[in-house]
Amino acid sequence: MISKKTKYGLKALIYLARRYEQGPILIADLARDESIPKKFLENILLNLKNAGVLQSRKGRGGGYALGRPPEKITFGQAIRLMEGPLAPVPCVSEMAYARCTECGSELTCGIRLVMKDVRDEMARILDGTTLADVLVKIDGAEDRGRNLIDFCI
Amino acid sequence: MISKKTKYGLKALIYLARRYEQGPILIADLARDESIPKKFLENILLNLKNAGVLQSRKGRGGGYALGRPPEKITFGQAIRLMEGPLAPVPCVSEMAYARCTECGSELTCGIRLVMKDVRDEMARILDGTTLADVLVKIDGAEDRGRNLIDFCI
DNA sequence: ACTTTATTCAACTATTTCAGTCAACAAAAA
DNA sequence: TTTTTGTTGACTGAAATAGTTGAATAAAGT
Repeated sequence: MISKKTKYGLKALIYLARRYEQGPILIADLARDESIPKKFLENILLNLKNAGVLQSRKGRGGGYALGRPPEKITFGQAIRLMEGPLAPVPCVSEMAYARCTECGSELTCGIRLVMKDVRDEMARILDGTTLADVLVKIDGAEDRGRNLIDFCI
Repeated sequence: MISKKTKYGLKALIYLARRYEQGPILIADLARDESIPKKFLENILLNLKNAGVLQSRKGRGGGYALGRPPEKITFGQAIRLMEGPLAPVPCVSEMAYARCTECGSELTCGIRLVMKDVRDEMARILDGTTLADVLVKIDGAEDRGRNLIDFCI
């Protein structure tokens, strides 16, 4: 399960992607609209900014915005920043490999053999999904929801 | 990342699968061979026994064994028992569904739309891999390792 | 210059989970 | 009945999670 921090962060990124090129967005507005504790959100956005995913401006007219276009930010990047490596075990991580302590022969570890496949599939999906893709998915789901209602009427 | 508890538990299951039909295995032997803290391992095995995955016998000649054949125990089952649901968010879990608190419209949640795919792929792999499958994978990997050495010689 | 509006940053706290230990207890075989 | 072995619940220290508090800093408008 992903942490609340990660979930809040992803919600914020989607929110900012939807309003890309509308100028800076206030933390307060974001926190209110997505019901995220404001002070907690400050920490999260600051992290994402230091990682280069977001940019900010202080003072009147300031706020947060994406650091690059929604097509250039993937779920995989964002999740790794907030949640850590995607891999279920460190010895199959591509971005943050680490040897499993006390795991004799790495090539013949049964857990590793299975978890490698899991990691690769997760990476395929999450690194292949940008914020722009998610906006399209959401719009599609909303349309399907509307059609269902129209059909009922 | 999976917890040590889960990793130890999976190692123990693979160990017991390898020695299936060799009679009960002592916790002490398992702990020694896989370098798992014995007392911690007791907790883990007890959990798996209460869930029906393992069986045990007390007294001399006792020990732990799989509760059913290795072809009938999947990685998915074991991981769910020790680590909890596979799903990254509760609202896409098939075995332990829960509504995301304060997540307005479930059908149009961007996070949910992506995480559904992740969960389904994880479930496909982990529920489709039995302990028997893992033994075969390990043997295959060992053979490949041996051939590599032969080739070098 | 001064105030308002915002982000930034460090530090602090409460709750929960993780990882592991301890010691008493129960059962079965020798 | 004694020894061997598993069973169980309670306990502990460390780390992660989920925040909160309060002050510093920067930019814009007056």
